[in-house]
Amino acid sequence: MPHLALLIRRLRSATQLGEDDIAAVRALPLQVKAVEPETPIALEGDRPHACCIIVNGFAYRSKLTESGKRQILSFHIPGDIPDLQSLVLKTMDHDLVTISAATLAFIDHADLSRLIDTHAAVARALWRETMVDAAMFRERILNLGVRSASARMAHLLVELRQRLAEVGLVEIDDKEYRFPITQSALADALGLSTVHVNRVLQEFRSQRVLDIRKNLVKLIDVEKVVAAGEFDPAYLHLIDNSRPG
Amino acid sequence: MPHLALLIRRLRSATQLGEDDIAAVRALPLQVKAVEPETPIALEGDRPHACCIIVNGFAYRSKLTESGKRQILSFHIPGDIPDLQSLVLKTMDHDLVTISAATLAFIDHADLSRLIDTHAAVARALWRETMVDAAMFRERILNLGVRSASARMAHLLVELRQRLAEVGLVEIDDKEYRFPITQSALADALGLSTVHVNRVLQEFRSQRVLDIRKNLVKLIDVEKVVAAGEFDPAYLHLIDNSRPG
DNA sequence: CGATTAATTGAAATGGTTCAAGTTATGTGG
DNA sequence: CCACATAACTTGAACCATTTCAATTAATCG
Repeated sequence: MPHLALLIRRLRSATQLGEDDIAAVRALPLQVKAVEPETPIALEGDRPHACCIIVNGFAYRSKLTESGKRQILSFHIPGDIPDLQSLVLKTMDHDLVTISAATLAFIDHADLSRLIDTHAAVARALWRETMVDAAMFRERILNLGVRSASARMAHLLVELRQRLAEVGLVEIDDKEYRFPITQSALADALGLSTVHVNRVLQEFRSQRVLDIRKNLVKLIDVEKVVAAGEFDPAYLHLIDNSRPG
Repeated sequence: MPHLALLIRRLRSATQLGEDDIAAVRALPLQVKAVEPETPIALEGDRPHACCIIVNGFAYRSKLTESGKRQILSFHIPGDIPDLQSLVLKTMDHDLVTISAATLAFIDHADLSRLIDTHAAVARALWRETMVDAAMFRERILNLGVRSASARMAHLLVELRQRLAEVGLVEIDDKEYRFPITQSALADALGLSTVHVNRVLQEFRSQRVLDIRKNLVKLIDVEKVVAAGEFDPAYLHLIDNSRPG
């Protein structure tokens, strides 16, 4: 599979791209790299000269507090460009790190800039990506601000399944998916302690709602998980632009 | 003062805009409207046909939970385009409401689209706005996920002062600023109960760190507030692009 | 001036944390 | 492939930051 296949698929599903746009994206010079788990792609304060597309594997964005606590801001899956912002904002305001072993494709800022300047539709599509990114952050704020520990966990796990489905990495009504997350990472993403994550998880397990075992997330009773997380995919804006403005 | 003065000031401070770009922005047809406090500008599910620039007054973005709880996602000040996303994502995934009486300038999506298509630098500047927006959401996630009630409050209040200073609405080292926020709104923004906001506020007051009274936010001891909120303005990317990429 | 909204208070309850230990996996070098 | 080291997960008990409930007081406004 070509390295940019998932990205292109996502961009096309959301915006109208002409054949020349697609061709220009495909023609981007890539530097492909295989990396270990827990490899920092870019760290807070860095000024990267390239953006990274996740071809294979997973990554997370995180921020550290002065007192050393880590907040995981988002998880990223194949097809994502998690550091697109470095093209425009120059300095990283958070860390980007792989979770699993991963294949990354780097596009030089210069090349990406040129593409954007010459292909307005691509620029628009990438702007849209940034906006969906922001929308997911907003939902995460809602999660942390008003929802209980169990609701947060359920929400996050359904969102991940939804996003994996979007790029075709799970069937849309598959109940389980592979995702290499530890309870401690989950805790840092949900703003909870590992101990509590463990207990919430046990409760879900015993109620036969969901389970996480060895990198395998099982939504045993999808309806219950969706309900527990109050999950409504509207904020992912999956089909938005298919309707006229 | 022209309606777009603050917006243009912000865009220029961050990106290189040519005279023709500025002129094109200034030439945008505006529909200016004065509105009451608590006026919904756009609600979740709406498909607006215009974007709104805050000329005067304040607004907030919020999201409701199924169980009726409100999370305030962000506050907005003059010069902001808080619903820029409606141009690209079409459907609102949250509410946008004025706090105070406000003056709003609406730009039709069609006009804005045309501007973007013809002026790449403006497109880039607006993309940048979206990215800073996302960066502020990330910081809010950090706030809600790892910081204590008092740290959250301090952080939010310093951020607001910083942003007001950025558009020249307060002097950079002014200790106080007008902002019409109730304790209950503050609670919804910070993911706390009103009762607790009240108590945290009293503690700050008695320690002579900060105070909020009648729409006037006083950072009595700015250093202490900054320290309490672990505030580092890097995420606002104020001067980022002045350095070479 | 009465009515509504915002701020304040106290007491009891709780969701989640912390600490400290133990157990189960996972991976690695010999 | 076993033995050991390390990371991940699990458990119990005490604690505490924050919530909830239910009033009361203070502002604001027509």
